[in-house]
Amino acid sequence: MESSISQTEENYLKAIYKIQERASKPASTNAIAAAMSTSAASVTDMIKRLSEKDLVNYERYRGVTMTKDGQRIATTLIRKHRLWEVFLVEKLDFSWDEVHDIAEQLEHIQSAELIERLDEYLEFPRFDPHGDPIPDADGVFTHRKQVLLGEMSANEVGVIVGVQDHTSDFLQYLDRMELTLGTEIKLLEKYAYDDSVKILLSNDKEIVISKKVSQHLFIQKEFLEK
Amino acid sequence: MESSISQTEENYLKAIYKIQERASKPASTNAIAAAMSTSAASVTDMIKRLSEKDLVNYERYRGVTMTKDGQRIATTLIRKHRLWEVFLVEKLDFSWDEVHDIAEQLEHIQSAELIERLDEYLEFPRFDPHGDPIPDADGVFTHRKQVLLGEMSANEVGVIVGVQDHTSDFLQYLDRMELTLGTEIKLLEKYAYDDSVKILLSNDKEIVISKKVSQHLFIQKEFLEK
DNA sequence: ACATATTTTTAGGCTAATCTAAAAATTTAT
DNA sequence: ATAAATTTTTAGATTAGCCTAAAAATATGT
Ligand SMILES: [Mn+2]
Ligand SMILES: [Mn+2]
Ligand SMILES: [Mn+2]
Ligand SMILES: [Mn+2]
Repeated sequence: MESSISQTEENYLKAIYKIQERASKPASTNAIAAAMSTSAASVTDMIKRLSEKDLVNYERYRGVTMTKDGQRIATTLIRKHRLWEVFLVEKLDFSWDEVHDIAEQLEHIQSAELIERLDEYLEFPRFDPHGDPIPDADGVFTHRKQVLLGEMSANEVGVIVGVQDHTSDFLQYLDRMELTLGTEIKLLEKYAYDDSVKILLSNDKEIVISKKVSQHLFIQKEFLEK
Repeated sequence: MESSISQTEENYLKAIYKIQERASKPASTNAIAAAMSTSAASVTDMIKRLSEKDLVNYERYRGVTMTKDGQRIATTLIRKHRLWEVFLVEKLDFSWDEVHDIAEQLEHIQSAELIERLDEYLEFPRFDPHGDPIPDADGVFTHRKQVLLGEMSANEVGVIVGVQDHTSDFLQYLDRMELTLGTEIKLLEKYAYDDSVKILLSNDKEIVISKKVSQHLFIQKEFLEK
């Protein structure tokens, strides 16, 4: 049995999973094609193959949803991707903007034992270098209460815990601004004119960031107990 | 340029390299087919493609030799394979009989930066867990003076530094006999009847091993200076 | 409601990598 | 030196994954 699954199929499943993650309706052919940078025709082709293997549910013109088996493969892939990213950053000293492409390859290495040992070696990290949760071996994600910086009000404080945009440009911008994960911030003022915001950093510097940036930073609010 | 090379092509190049390594004549179609567990027809096909890309020199019915470019790819692959094996054993605690198949996949990860950082992280190992030399970034192997245990004479002493056979069966046998790399041995007696040999281990145990085993163990002889 | 725009599927083709069977070349043995 | 055995190549198919162009289905706008 086991009808072995190709790297390409794995990548499609991950893409479909991520599309479904936020839109709660079936993933459209076009959405998948965009995510995979391929043609709609190729997607239709692949969907049929995945459907044949019972990894997705497919109805012509109605889009696809994932089966339990398909979801399992997708979350395992995400788990592997994010654990490898932690390895690259923590052990090999790569910076957070350099690891995605390498992890994109490493996630396809086939060995359950390998990934469990890697997890242990990394001391069971719950989040990757971008603040994204690492699912456990059963595919369960740690849920964390977080808001976009853009959604906070004046005088609220919190810690940067994640990014919404994974491009090198954005991550390098954050490095230069010292807005890395773990940084404590206080929102000082919101400017209605262009929705930019002024924030206070723990080193007492005050900086203004654009609306665009504020909508790509996840903050965990800090409360009194702390 | 760069005409990107597939994993399959990489595996062929490595196989051809290893065949050429010991036979100093061109690698035959059949030898390659055996190494790759594929048909001779498929090999002819692939050879033509590799020849087209100037990675091998090919003449119909005359076998193949490797070009500089092909050799470079092969030694880089061997370098990556062996470094990953060191990682798996040293960092993730795999045993030496479990790492080959995983390294067989990891060797295809594309990132020069990754492999140089891995090398550094592992503190520039010169040999892999099986005692095989790890070529440097320029494809140069460390040469070590070694002989097969079967070729030693009575009363000679030495250290086990490598294995000729990489099967799990053999490696597990060595573990059970405490004949792991680094073990000091003294050859006590050779039995002409079946070419088995009696050796003395550093823990003062004396064991007899078969001709087959003695022909698969590399020993670095120890001399007076030590 | 019906014309237009958009999305999705189908049709037909391409390449890489594989296979089996048959033909051709080379090597070995008498 | 010729026949027999072996090796290698060619021929013809297959499958996964991709493409473009055309057709079909669905969604949108007035
Ligand atoms: Mn991938
Ligand atoms: Mn990440
Ligand atoms: Mn390989
Ligand atoms: Mn090895």
